[in-house]
Amino acid sequence: MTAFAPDPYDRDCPTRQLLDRIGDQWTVLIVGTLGDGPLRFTEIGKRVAGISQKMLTQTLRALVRDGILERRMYPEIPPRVEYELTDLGRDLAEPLGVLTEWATQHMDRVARAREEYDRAASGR
Amino acid sequence: MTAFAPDPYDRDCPTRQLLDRIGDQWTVLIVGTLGDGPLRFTEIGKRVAGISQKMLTQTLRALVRDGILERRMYPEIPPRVEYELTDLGRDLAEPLGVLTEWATQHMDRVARAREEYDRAASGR
DNA sequence: CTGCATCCTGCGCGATACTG
DNA sequence: CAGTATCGCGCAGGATGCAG
Repeated sequence: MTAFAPDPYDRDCPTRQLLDRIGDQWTVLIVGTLGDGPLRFTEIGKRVAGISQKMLTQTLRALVRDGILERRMYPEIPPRVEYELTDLGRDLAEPLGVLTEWATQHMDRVARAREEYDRAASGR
Repeated sequence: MTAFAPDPYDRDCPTRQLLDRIGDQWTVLIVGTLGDGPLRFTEIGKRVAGISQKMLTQTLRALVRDGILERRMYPEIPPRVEYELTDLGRDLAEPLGVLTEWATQHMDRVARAREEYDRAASGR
């Protein structure tokens, strides 16, 4: 029996769409970071080190568009903008948390598997 | 308190590595497909429609290297090769299943959020 | 501070052709 | 059938500069 969704082969199936979204790693990292609560633009950028300003802007906008994040703008001088998970976003954070937990628990095994594989391959 | 792993900002942290892996959607789709049991190379290609032979080969090799899949070769004429989830792979399939389930349940809300967002944006 | 526009480069990936 | 090898393009994404 199939462990997964109907046909992930249909370009329009939800699974595909979600994968496209979490495909860029930034989505997952940002959602994870915001699990603590709302954060300002710059603050997110500092937490998710390595992300370019362009990708940050881009990813944030996409997430707001998807209803995962809410953007709250305070028309002050200087302007302040905060991003926060919506209910939907918090809901998504949960399965993502399961995944990251899996990662932290098993990635050492993956690392060992890689070493072994590479050693075997080079030895040939 | 942080909902996620230590620092996803470290390029070497397990979370990052996993994300890189599931980043290419093919990984998730292939692991999902193999949840039913072992499959032949060509069979996987047919199930995961849209994947090029190159990406199929590439992804399969990467997954074998990571110890997620096992490659079983039968030296017959014509040659037959089967891929199967390892214990580790089956273990990964579970959290992935949770994610895809989330997708099937909530992607309609995402779709609506997008429409609304686009409508508001274009109306301006 | 929080963006948006532009330019530019690398390389991911598809297409194609060839082997055992 | 199950791959490897090679070429070529498209576009994701980094760097830089400007705006409100």
